[in-house]
Amino acid sequence: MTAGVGARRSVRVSREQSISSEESVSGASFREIRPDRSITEQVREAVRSAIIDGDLAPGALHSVQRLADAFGVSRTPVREALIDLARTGMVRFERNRGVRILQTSIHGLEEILALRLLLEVPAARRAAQLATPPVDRALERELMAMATAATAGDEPLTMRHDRLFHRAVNEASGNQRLADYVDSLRDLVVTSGVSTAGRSRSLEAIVAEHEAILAALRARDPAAAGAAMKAHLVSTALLLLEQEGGRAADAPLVWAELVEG
Amino acid sequence: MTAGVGARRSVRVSREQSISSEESVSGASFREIRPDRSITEQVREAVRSAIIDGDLAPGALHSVQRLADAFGVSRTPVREALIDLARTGMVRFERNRGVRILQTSIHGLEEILALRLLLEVPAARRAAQLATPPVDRALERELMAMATAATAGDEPLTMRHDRLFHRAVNEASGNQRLADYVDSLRDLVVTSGVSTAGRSRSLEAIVAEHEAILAALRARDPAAAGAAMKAHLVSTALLLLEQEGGRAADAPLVWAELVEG
DNA sequence: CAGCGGCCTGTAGCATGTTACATGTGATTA
DNA sequence: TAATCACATGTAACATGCTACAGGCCGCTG
Repeated sequence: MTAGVGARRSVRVSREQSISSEESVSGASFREIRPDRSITEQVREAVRSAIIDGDLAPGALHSVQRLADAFGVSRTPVREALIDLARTGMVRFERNRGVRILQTSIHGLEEILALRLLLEVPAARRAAQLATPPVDRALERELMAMATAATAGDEPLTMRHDRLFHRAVNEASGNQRLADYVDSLRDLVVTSGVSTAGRSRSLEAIVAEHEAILAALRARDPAAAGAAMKAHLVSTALLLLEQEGGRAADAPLVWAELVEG
Repeated sequence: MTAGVGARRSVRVSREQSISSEESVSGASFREIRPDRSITEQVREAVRSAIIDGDLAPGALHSVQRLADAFGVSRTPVREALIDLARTGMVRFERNRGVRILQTSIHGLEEILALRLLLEVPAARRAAQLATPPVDRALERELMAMATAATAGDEPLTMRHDRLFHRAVNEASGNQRLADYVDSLRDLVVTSGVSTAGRSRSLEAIVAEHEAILAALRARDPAAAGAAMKAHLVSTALLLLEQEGGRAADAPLVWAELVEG
């Protein structure tokens, strides 16, 4: 126990006892029952959520010890969780200094958006070939929840359902690994700071783009599904890059030309 | 820059193995000098190589303690290295039982090959747009080394240069993250057990396919580069699936139709 | 006043101790 | 013989101890 107990708690990750208590994540079905998730897993998800939600600011330097104290566990599971996150690029260990919360650079953002284009557009086409009524219904549910959240101006909730919608589409393609990887890519993009200007309008525009995707999937029209997904991702890319870098870099557009002829 | 800091233990694998032996290291420098890599990193690379080369058999169950003893280090860096490998899917922790070396299933293989198609074909097209003479020369070097190894019947060495060739192409696309991910996907596919029957012939066929890719890149012909890469990956997919599953699953072919129109 | 150099604190990295549990084994019993 | 169960063994998961080092602080020196 190092001194400085009174150090201000810059990490207000969650309630003190949240680790040992059950998380009641609202909404979607659990893919697997994990009654006794390991502490490491719980810490990993907590830190991941904290970064995504902006509770852990990009660029900030933390220590395993302080994070462990905040969670009420020892250093080991925290370190192991961070190793996991470091591999995906969300954090970086700096020897004898701490753990840096990483901010995806403009170039990194371009790379990520290009990867999403390359993967999700074909996945949407494939999903249109494989979709079944249950898949339709699941997508409809997510889209409705997204629309409700968007009209309410609840941006985090909208983004959460946006994520679940994309995951459902990607899983419907039959390639689970693709879905997982795309999901991990999304962790690297900070979405919490979306510009306040014209926020509700862009949120509703996003919902409209998803409606187009769903319509194409329901019609079992691969070409339309791919086109709709491509349009959506390009739109998203432009929005993010404009917001992040002032001037939009056009790298993702170049990649967009490479996908789907 | 005091070099010998304290006791720097050497990581030694039980099987004497010249993983990173310096054949043909000439010219191509390492991307980064790491004079004092951490023990965890060294163990991770050693285990990764051991799995790829088949020294750690798929399906086998090991313990962190025994691996640590074999490497002459404590359990901690071994465990941390394995956590890293577990995230990529090479191993899996089984509570109170050990660490399982995973064998990629047929379905998993299909997923991986589909991902490679979706990523590497556009990457080849993009690389054809961006390639420069130095890139040409690097690819030529790898291809020559690959051809030499193939005619000598040295399959592991051939595969090593095959990997470097693909990495060079993918990096030439300008998307480093794409290159890294494809590289990690390759770790999951056991290549060491390629069928002995007609081995040299298929090795030379592979070299020919790479020659086509290189020719298209040198000609700065994106369409041809994409087509050549696609043909090569489809060929590889058929070879691997036939070998692995007896009957070839056609899932990657379905995905192949989705890429590049 | 400015430059400098040693001390002090906090940290990651690594080693080791502790705990709960899954599984095999062999004695015990019907 | 066959089924059962207490126990020994080995393990991951977690907690804690230890060490070298990076970087700031502060007094010292010119």
